[in-house]
Amino acid sequence: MNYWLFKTEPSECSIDDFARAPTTPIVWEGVRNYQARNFLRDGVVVGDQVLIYHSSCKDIGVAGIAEVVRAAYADPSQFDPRSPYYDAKSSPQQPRWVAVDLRFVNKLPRLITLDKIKSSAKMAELPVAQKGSRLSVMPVTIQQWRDLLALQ
DNA sequence: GCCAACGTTGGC
DNA sequence: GCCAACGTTGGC
Repeated sequence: MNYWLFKTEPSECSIDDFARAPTTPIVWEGVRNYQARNFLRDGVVVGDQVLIYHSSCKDIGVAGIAEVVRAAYADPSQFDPRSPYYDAKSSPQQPRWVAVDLRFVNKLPRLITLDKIKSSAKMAELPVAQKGSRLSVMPVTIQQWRDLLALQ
């Protein structure tokens, strides 16, 4: 089993949206960065645990936990011309982007703020703690996972 | 809203 | 293959 951190803008989809419909699979689509895509495609497997991180918003930080219920498959939004994630250069024969499905596990009682993450020396290697990092899907070691949740 | 940092594109 | 220009991300 692996551990990950996925970024999301809560104005688009937040931990509260997931909590509201806890049995509905969460389609994690729209990843349009090659490094993040490669993690999704080559690393993410069913059963993996995922930290849900809120970015580009007022309250930035880790908001909850989800679990992978479906490994990588062709992201349907890349073929939909009306989608903001549409990619004209992708084809069903040779899909460029992948999606995975998650299920809601829990919402943390309190957000683990980016401030707190940055102030922990143990989190220095976590891309999210580093200035300028734009990686939206990143691996987390078991130790980082434990240390991070211990920051609550 | 600003802007630094980053990833991608395209001309050469 | 280089790199300038550009668009985007994301914290502040």
